[in-house]
Amino acid sequence: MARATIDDVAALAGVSMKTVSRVVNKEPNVRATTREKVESAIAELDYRPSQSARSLAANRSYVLGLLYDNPSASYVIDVQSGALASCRRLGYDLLIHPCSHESASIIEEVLSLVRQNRVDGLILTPPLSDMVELVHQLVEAKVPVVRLSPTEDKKICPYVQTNDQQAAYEMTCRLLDLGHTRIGFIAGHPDHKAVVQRFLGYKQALDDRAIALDPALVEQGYNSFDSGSECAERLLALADAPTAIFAGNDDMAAGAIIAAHHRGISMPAELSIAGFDDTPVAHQIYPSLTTVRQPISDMSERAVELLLRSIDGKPKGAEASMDCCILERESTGKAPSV
Amino acid sequence: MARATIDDVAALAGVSMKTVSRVVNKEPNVRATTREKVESAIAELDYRPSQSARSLAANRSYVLGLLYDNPSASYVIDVQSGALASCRRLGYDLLIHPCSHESASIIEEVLSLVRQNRVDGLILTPPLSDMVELVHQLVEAKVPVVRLSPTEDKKICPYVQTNDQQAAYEMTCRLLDLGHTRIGFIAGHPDHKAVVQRFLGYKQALDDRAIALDPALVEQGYNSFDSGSECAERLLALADAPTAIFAGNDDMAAGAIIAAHHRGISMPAELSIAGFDDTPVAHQIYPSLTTVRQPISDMSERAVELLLRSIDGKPKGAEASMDCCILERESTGKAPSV
DNA sequence: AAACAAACTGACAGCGCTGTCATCTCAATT
DNA sequence: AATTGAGATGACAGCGCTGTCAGTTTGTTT
Repeated sequence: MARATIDDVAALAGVSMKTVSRVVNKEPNVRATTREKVESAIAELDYRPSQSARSLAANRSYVLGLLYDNPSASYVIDVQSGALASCRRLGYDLLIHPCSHESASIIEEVLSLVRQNRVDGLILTPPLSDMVELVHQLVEAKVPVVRLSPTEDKKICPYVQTNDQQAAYEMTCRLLDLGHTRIGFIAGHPDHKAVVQRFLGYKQALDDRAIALDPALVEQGYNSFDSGSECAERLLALADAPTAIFAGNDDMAAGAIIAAHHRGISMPAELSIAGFDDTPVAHQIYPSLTTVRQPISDMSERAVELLLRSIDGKPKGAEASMDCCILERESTGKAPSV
Repeated sequence: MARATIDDVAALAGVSMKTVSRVVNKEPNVRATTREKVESAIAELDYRPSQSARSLAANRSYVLGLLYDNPSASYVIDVQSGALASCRRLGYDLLIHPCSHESASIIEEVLSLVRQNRVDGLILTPPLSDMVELVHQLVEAKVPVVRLSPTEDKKICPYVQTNDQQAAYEMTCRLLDLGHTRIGFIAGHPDHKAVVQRFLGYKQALDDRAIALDPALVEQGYNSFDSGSECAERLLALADAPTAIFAGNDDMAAGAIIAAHHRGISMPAELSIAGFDDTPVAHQIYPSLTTVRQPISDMSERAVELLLRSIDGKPKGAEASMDCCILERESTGKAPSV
């Protein structure tokens, strides 16, 4: 027995195909009694609309694309789960599309997704969302896009951001309050705008407390565990080593903790370490990591809502800001000499 | 300027629509010169076939579904990346579908995906792949399925597995070779068949070396970091505590390491710990974790190939087995008294 | 050179929906 | 009772492809 089509339902309910379509799509202007007839016919035949047929007829795929190029599994999973939550609620599917932001053909690759009618819109996550050229080309091609990034060009497309700079500022202040004056910073990947903002927060806090930024205390990392470990190595080898290290993300902070372990430094007694992101590793290491939690899945959930609004032609320029919160764990404590 | 359709290409190339379709789908029986004409017309018009139109006409979505219910981000990401690699190569898209294996309506939910023509086939990962009822219903509904699980019913549908039992056996032997005789085991979630097999490997190794299995040394965990930490707590509180702990997965092993840290036990000098999976945390903790690496993304890559073969009506009952390898890191060493 | 098979190509009818627009219904108004 | 118009419904033409099958060309055989 073949699957029921919209015609079967229409015949059984004694209405036209179009009315069934109205009911299925929750369109207005259907009499309540008619709606019920149709609904019971749908139930009786166990009818499910064919996704491909509606896509073709309506000229939209009911699929959103999630683009990312991020080595952190937990970040990606969080983004996915938020986006999926919205998608399910709103009747959309989600196509995940990891890709390399360094690939020369990335713009072509992404446009191709849209040109084939595979997706109705795109969510860009860092660092892709920070690629000006990519965003511009997509906007120009009239592809609905939402960015998960802080932004200056507020008008160009909807976006969702967190106040990374503010959170990093607060974290730095906490370390200062604990008596640390020499606080090392392991900076994240320069292409990743949100991570760069964390450095600005650190700088600003030092500035506000009238502590000169010692360039020797700032190391350039690349978001990875290994880079964090190498940077910490250098910081700890300094004659006048820092008593606290603030890393631009948790992976690098975890690397710093390992480097300290290997030097036999006890934490937090001799050294405090703070991270950013609250990835799972943050509470799986010893000592557990003081860090900043971002509402990643809330952000992507919101991003999908903005994206659908944009697809449905609602006002552009929508935006959303969300707050981070600091999680104090075992890895931070009073400065040694205090 | 609207997007080019297959008719535009046909007109420009001076052939019929159908011939363009043949070229696009790489069907045989097209003369080389014709193919070239068509290809250059495609290039000139920058033509991309509409996914929805081909889905409707061909009655397949060119999308596969990946079902999972696994709290480990790194596992999920690995599975995704392998599956995506195959999908891209073979012209398919991948729909990710996290779901709860404890949900009462899961079968309904999954069947609905297929009934709507959203996916042409499904990849089931543990623990969903171990749900006999679910698998049976899908097979009965003639849904192409591949399981990422060890299996007894070899005939029922294609599957890809690893030799978890063998790897756990070997790991246990290594610990025995290091002089450990009291080896604790933290068992994984009983619903997760592959993890259960690891326990069998442990038992078998003890058996082969004529060491009686002490039930006090076996704790029941649930795959999570916290459960591992609690189990280790109990093992280490034993009057006659083990000198080594083998956990059914890395998260639990990481929990065990933290528990040991909190007791001030030094590893590996006083206690060896081994895990299974080689998740990122394995080399981000201190001491870094001796574990077993599974070719997860290779497995899911292979699974997609088997699935497409099954969709295309090729011989059923296909299977694939892949090997694990042991990674010796800092967390294991000689037994203390040796 | 005729006969035949194999390779190649095209005409056409849908696939199962949605958008458009015309039509119909019926309560509210005059 | 006639008029009106918003609300409710339906007829119909595609959306852009693929499958089927018939027709045409080419190469091979005797």
